[in-house]
Amino acid sequence: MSAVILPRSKNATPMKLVPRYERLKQLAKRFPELDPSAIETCLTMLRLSNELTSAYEAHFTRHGLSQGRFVVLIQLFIAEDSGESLSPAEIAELSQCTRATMTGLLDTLEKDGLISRADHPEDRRMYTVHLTARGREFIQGMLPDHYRRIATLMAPLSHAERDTLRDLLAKVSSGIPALRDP
Amino acid sequence: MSAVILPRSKNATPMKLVPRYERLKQLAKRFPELDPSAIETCLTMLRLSNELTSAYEAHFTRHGLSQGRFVVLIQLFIAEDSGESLSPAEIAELSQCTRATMTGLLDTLEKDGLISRADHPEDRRMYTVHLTARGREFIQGMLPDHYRRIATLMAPLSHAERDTLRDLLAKVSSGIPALRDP
DNA sequence: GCCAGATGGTCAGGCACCGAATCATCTTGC
DNA sequence: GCAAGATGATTCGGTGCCTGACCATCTGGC
Repeated sequence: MSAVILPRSKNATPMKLVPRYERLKQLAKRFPELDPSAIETCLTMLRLSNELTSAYEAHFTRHGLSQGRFVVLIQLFIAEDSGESLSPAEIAELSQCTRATMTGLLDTLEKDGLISRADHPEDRRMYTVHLTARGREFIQGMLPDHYRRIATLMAPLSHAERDTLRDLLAKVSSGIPALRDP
Repeated sequence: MSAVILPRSKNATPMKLVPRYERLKQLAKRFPELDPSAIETCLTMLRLSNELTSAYEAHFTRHGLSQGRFVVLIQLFIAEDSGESLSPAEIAELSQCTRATMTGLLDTLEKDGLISRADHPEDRRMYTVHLTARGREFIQGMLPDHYRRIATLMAPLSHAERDTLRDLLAKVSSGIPALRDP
């Protein structure tokens, strides 16, 4: 279970929101459960979340990919680098999507000639997935631009700030069960 | 243009990713553009982004809503609170979705009896949207749970940490054009 | 006044994902 | 060695959102 991969999320159903602090305080009078600083921070995150996801998608579109397709390619690229081969279920696990979704991704990647499916030597229920020569060239060709853009995206933050950010995000992450739970 | 609203994002196409630091350093030898700390931070954000979006959606599903439908209701709730009324295009603008999407959201909300459409007094191209009594009760009924959950989500962070987090997110936001641009 | 362009709502078509059901194959316990 | 259950891939139907094209209505300059 390695990975250098990407995201998941069903429908980025989202919408942006512009918190209005005085509005929140006004509403807080009627709803004592409302914590203005929590809402403001949460909304800021959701907004960035959507901006980032949509910019990411635009970036991949420029290369003729979607985020999902990119993740599959990079997973294969990394795995083959270590001489491993992957099954659809393994890629789905690494990419955090369902096997049903993976079937669809692989179908279009195969149609585009970027990957191929080969019989699994031991288990006839599965097969293994491989980059074609064209697929390998393709991903190698786009990685420099990809990495350069991410470096630029994060350039406004110092290394110390990046560390702090990851810490804070981890704390938010620890609170997420509160949203789903009961 | 007020707001206390929500997200947007076309396809939450995403997938989670588990950065493997040594893997990154290995790849960095082949791709000098790769900045491991930038990638790690970016992947952490994307992962949280997806977790958060999907937990948010699960939360709304429990109340029989989607994020989009919730945003419409809360916008109407806030607007009517100030005695204003909104047109579909205004709600779309506030919610950061297209007018076409708003048509669909309003259709289902109207079918569920939560909102109603009324002729616009001056412009026959448009109409105004209003919460029904049922719609108002409904949103009031769910807001305490909603606000309580967000407060719990953010509970792991102190107020100072929340301020820091918002600052850092704003810096990331400023780098986003690098993803889309050329 | 009147027509060109702006603006508002809708429709059709598409995309990316999911869950549940299905079918094939493997594995276990006996 | 053989059923019962586990596991893998696929298909089908559904959701939520998008873009682009459409028609209706309003507005401004002449």
